[in-house]
Amino acid sequence: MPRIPLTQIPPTTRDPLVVVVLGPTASGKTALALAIARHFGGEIVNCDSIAMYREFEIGTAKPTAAERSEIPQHLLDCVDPLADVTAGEYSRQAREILREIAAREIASHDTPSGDSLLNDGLRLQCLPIVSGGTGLYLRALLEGLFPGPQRSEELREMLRARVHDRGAAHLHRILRRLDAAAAERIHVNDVPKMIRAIEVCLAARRPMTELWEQGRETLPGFRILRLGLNPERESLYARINQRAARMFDQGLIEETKRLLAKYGEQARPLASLGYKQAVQFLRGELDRKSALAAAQQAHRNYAKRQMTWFRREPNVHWLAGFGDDPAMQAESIAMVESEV
RNA sequence: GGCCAGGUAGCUCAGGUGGUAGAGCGCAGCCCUGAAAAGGCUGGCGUCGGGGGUUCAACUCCCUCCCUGGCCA
Repeated sequence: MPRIPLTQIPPTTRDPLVVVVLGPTASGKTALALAIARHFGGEIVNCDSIAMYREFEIGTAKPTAAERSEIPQHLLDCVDPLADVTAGEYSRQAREILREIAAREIASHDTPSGDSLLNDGLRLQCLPIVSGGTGLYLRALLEGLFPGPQRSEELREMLRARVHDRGAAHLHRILRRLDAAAAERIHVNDVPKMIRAIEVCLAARRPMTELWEQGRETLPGFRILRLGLNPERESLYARINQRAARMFDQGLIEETKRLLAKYGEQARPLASLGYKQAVQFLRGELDRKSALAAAQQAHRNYAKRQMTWFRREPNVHWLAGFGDDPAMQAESIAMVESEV
């Protein structure tokens, strides 16, 4: 496909559009993103931290092979299971991809429906659709992070050892000395956030909250349409339970066994929803039934945290249903059309 | 039928020389600036199995009934 460098786009052209599909796990984000992509000739940018890992299939509910060959997918299935993804790395890569997609022209025959995204009458814009439930990554992509140092594994190891030997309060005292304002905001028991804050202070040789004052670099050059899925909670929980059960039936345990043998327990995604419980089953800590129940519980708890996070996301057009519901898809397509 | 253990929050269970109870999980609300499918904070919740008795006061002691589990017949 031909690429148009950003510099060649006439200055009169409005900023390109990016559609963001957010919502709790199992609310149908993938189905909705696919429907929009089909209708407008779009490409999907994954915003789900675990779906980025290769070989983790059943437990991540990735789009099917057929769906992947039908609609281009980005930042999906692209990271080695032993690698560590970070919000910053995600943000950089996703921004790059967004620019590439939006700068891409599509021929009208690329859209099966015959509709196309007409941008200012000059060119047909390929529509980027960001879809996923990792709130921090989405914020890192759209609003940016503060300009801070990357993580240091050795330092983290040391700090974790400190917590083990002397308790979390000790770590909090260290943080208070380095950055009192940060210590004020981070609870004594919130070890990962304390570790990050200390790491930043030490690496930058300045208090983290001082670095925050430099602000964030928001995503430039795009108009953003946020579509949020907000199905009724009881139905969502029921669907989560069903989906987790289906994952177990479809071989989540076998997949986990394979991945465990191949990569060992250190592979980070093995600690994620469903995989964690499958590992516990394989170790004999839980029987199959309890492992499934625990996985369902973990998914429900996660969904609730996601809803809290997304509720305060600005300018979201909320849809009261599931993303595979044709009514929600029609409403979304109408929303996108009105924004073009 | 007899003996034993038990019946306390939605669930699993703790507790008390008599002064109307508590933890984990769930549930709900919230936080989040490179591990985020992670991590953390806050909150309501009970006719303490039913009925009777003793007592200023019973969830706690006594009687009785019901239910559950185990053992014995």
